[in-house]
Amino acid sequence: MSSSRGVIWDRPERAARGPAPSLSREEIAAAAVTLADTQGIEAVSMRALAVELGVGAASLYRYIDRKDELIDLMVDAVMGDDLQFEVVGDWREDLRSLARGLRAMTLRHPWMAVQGAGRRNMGPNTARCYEQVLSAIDGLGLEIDEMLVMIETLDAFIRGRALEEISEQEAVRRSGLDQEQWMQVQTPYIGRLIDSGHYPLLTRVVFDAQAPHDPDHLKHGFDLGLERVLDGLATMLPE
Amino acid sequence: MSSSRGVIWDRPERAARGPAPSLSREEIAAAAVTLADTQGIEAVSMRALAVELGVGAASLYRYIDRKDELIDLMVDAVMGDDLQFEVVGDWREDLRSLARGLRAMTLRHPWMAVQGAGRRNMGPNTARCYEQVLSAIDGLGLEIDEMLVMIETLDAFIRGRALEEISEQEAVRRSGLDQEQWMQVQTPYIGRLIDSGHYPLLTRVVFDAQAPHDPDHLKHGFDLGLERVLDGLATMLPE
DNA sequence: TCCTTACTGAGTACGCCGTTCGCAGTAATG
DNA sequence: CATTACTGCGAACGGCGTACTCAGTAAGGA
Repeated sequence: MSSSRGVIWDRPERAARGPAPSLSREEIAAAAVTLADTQGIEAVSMRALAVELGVGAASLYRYIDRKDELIDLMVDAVMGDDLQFEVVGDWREDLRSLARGLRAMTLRHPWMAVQGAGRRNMGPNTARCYEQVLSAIDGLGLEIDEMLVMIETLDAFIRGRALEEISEQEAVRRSGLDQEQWMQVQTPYIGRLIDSGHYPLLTRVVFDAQAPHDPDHLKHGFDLGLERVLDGLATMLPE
Repeated sequence: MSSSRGVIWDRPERAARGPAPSLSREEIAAAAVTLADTQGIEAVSMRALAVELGVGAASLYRYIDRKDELIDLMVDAVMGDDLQFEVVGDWREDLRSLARGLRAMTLRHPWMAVQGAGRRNMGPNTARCYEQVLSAIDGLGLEIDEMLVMIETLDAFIRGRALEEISEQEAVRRSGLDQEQWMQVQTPYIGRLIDSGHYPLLTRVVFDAQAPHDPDHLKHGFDLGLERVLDGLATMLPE
């Protein structure tokens, strides 16, 4: 089953014989990323993508074996083009920069939160980023296993946060309602929960919490949590 | 658009008039959860679920407005039936227990990592859990906003870890290959990366890291990271 | 009691989806 | 210049979410 011809990154982009392909992996990935960013990942169908590229749907299978590989291409393209962070030599500053860069990237490409998870199939750009991140915490006296724990922990926080931040706005988008209409649909139910009296702390969240009134509360929550995670990671360093 | 009749939890399960429904939300959710656990979330189609329940596919729309609501039902059912944790009064112990409970739950229901993200549509069981978790860190002298940061940070770590842990095994499952075959497909590419000499730290990960040889390395990585996150959260507490 | 009303179950159909097959056209190889 | 190995892609298959429609049924009000 699944007559795979190996990992896509190991297959040459251009065949030795025959006519030149009219598309490149880069073009395909770029078009798919644009589609996913503007219409949502579920709008990235082979047919829609083919229309966008001005080719027949079946033609795309000359470039990828299955849709999963298209996703791999998209993820790696974004990791190459849209992830910005600085490595200045201070581990904490560098990891903070990485975290903010990853969050910003994920907000620009919400589907990355899910599709970019796991090393699965580490494309060249992803590998380069990984290497760079490791270099940011190299030379601190940590074993490689400890370095992995550090990075995986930070990455889990970032991806988990991004997933939370995005899932609501995605739910709103999919429903076809705007934010306000959506809130109005939710309100009566939340009100009933509160009125039941069984949720005193949830009630405090609804009535007393300041955060929801701050338009930047997601960013602030991220930054606050990030510093706590960095505090925790700091305890791993020797002396 | 989207002629919603409100949140599903606000609609009565049984209508005032007419014949009794032959199914309950509970039955539907349970069947869908079983299907998702055994065949993967993508196998949960209205048709397949209807077959499982012995009804016609269109009949399910008497119980839910759209498939999204089925997912909401599934998530809340699992939150009610499969999440176990203890609250003994020590915040750190309680959050540790919660974290392990959430991880275990997510490993039993891998689709929960993604589908359970965001509060979106907080079902009754989810609300009860949320309340319980808040109670575990109530009375520590924290503002409600600080409590939210704590919980959201911990939850982000747990969900992010779960997503990473699961995404590889899901990729393997979807490919139809077993773990070993899958590794064999990946190996030549990873070898080429290493041989290029451009990835010295990745090379160290492949050759020097002990973790991958430990069958429990995912659990250990989780536990190690969890303690670091808890260390970080501890710095939020007064005095 | 019985008609009205409002529901339930579900067959059918529509327009999507990922993917395969087969075939005509084309460029490099020997 | 024949052979070979590719490219683009129309057509088709099976499966998807879901809207429509209609016969059957149970509770409410007369």
